[in-house]
Amino acid sequence: MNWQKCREFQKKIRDNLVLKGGDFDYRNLLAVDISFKNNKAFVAAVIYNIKSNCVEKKYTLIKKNKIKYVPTFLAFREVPYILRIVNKIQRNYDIILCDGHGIMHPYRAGLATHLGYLLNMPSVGVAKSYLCGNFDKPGSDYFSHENVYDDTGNLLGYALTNRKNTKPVFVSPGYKISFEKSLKLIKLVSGKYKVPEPIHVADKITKKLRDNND
DNA sequence: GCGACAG
DNA sequence: ATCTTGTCGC
Repeated sequence: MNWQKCREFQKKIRDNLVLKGGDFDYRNLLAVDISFKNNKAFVAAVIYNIKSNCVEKKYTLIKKNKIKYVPTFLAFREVPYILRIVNKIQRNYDIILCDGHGIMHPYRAGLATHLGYLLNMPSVGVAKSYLCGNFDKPGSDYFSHENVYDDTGNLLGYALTNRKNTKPVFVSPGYKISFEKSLKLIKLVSGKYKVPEPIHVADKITKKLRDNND
């Protein structure tokens, strides 16, 4: 991997961000996640109905993996597999939900943003842990949240308590959606675990795939 | 030089 | 992410 070139691409994404849109008549969402083991990538995509909070369809894919994880370059490891599985799926969804940051990234080019940019469609990122930004610790109540800012005071997203007595998750717009709509959407598909229901489902699928493979 | 660093 | 036991809170 040429990380210099990758960084340049992230800067290109940053300079072409679209943080507007996200009309709220969404019907379906696509959640994607990947597990890794023995140089293999176990990929899952879930079509989730936002209105009824139901999983409509599940897709899986297993591919060889040679790409290593390097901090701030997660998208370059995961996007190739996500694109492969996305190309197998009928485009009957309005937005993509990723297990990773959106613009809450040193170059505003986290996984969700990177993917939304390439597919030219709305996306939102939800990460389980911190990457960058300044914020006050949110309260322990369900849906309690605090803004996350960069060093110059620009809003990056939110630290959201999505489950009581648990570390917050980090919500940020990916592409073609506003901050407010991003947060609203995540609350809508919150579910009962730390990560939003669609991601939780996708994660379980990838781990089952992984464990049934060896 | 030092520390931080999604999955 | 993966590896892995006990343990705390609802």
